[in-house]
Amino acid sequence: MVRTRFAPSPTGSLHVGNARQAVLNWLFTEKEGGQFILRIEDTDAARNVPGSEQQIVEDLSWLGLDWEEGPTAEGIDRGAYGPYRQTQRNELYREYALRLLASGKLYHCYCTQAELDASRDAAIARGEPARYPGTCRAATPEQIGRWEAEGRPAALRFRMPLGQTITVHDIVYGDVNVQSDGIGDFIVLRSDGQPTYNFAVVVDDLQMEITHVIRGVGHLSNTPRQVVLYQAFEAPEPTFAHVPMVLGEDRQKLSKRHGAQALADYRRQGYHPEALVNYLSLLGWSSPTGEEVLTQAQLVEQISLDRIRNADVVFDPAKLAWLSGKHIERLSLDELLKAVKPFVDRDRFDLTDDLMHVAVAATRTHLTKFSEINDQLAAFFPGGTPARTAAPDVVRAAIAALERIPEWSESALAEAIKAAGKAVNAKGRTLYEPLRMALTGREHGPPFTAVLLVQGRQRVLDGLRAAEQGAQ
RNA sequence: GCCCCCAUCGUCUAGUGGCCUAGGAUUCUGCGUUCUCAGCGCAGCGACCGGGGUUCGAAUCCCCGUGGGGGUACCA
Repeated sequence: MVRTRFAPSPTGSLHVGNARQAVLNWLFTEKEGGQFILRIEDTDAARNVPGSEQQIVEDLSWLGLDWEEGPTAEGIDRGAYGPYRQTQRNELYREYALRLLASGKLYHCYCTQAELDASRDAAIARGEPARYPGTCRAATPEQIGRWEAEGRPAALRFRMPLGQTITVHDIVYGDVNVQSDGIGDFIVLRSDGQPTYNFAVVVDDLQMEITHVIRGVGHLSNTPRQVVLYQAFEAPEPTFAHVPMVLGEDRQKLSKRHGAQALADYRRQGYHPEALVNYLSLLGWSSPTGEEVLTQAQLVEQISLDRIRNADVVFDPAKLAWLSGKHIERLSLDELLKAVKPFVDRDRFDLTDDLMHVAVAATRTHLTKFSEINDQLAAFFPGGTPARTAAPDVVRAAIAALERIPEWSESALAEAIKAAGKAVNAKGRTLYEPLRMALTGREHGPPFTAVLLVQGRQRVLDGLRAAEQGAQ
């Protein structure tokens, strides 16, 4: 059984880089028929932002990613491997650490921060790797006794095997080899009893029986430490797949100045969530068929970890917008209306459902995100230049034709306008432009009959008459 | 400092020694279709980081540079 996890820190809304990892994890798990787990890595109290967990849950739900185990929307854990917040798992870390201590894989370290800093600086000055010199590893019982007597707090350090080549087998990056001597003994449990990240993840992934670890490359450099911990526990390593970093347009790490990076921003702007999933999956991965517009179901079917590239990628908002438009286009009219509804500015556009239907149908290929509906609706109504026309004869003919129109329907309107044009020898541009101008004050807009339909008889005739008079 | 990773059009990518005078997508430009806009169709601009090897042959393999990134914490 494939078991994967997404383990964000609760520092606010998911950003697109994180979200991509969630997407890849979910897609892969779904394909394998496995179980996806949500775990909150909240051990850094200083960075935790209140309400983040709720936010993350909402973000994932919006994307349509669900999880078998982990905190739910109600904040309650679901699953048999909990708790799913690291701060609630301290007992477990302690227990696992004790196991390693007992087998001699760990030792107490009494070094102070100042001593650590000094030896580190000295090592760099000598051109050597900046690793722990092993002071306490080699300490005699007498020294240890002295430190204990001084009341120095002790951390637990991992006894790194010497002279070994540690290999991380990674699906995306291949085998990465590192010399154990370059790493040195690292802390596993701090002197205050808190676990360090590298220890906590291993314990968590082990205890939760995670089979595939899919996460950002940022973690690749630390993975050798984790590999060695798995070996110390005499447990099989999970399969690793590190995914390249997502950068801003300037090739710098995504940050505030890159505009929207929070997933919540895209939701608020009304991007199609499936487009986000689609775009995020395309960042570093490509379908074997070469297709790019893919539904969630198609992605699940086609995803494969070994087609993920290992070079960093730049997030391109333009392509996301294009994809969002593509996904919006494939929505049925009813679905689109429903999706667009919350974004409509009711104060400006108080349309009946029927008229909204007409308006949305006429502008669906214009939408790249749902919030743009208001710009589209605006083109149906007066605005811009004041009503007055340069072609009074056309306007007059239109008035005459529309006054006599049997019913205010699309086909009748189309016919009436054409007939009016014929009467004054106008068609195409010379016919529609003056009329559109008179009614909306714009050169461009939706199909003209849709404008007439949406504005309604009264408003159209009033508008045309005003334009005719303005011209005189 | 030391260790690790990366490098094809602006961007996302195809490409695993000959199929590559490097293909697709996006952006941009032009043309066509349409009352206009959007869309759609067609066309165009646009790339193998540099230098050495290996080979009959290299975007593809090796080495060295260069540039970028990550790690090196009692951060995650």
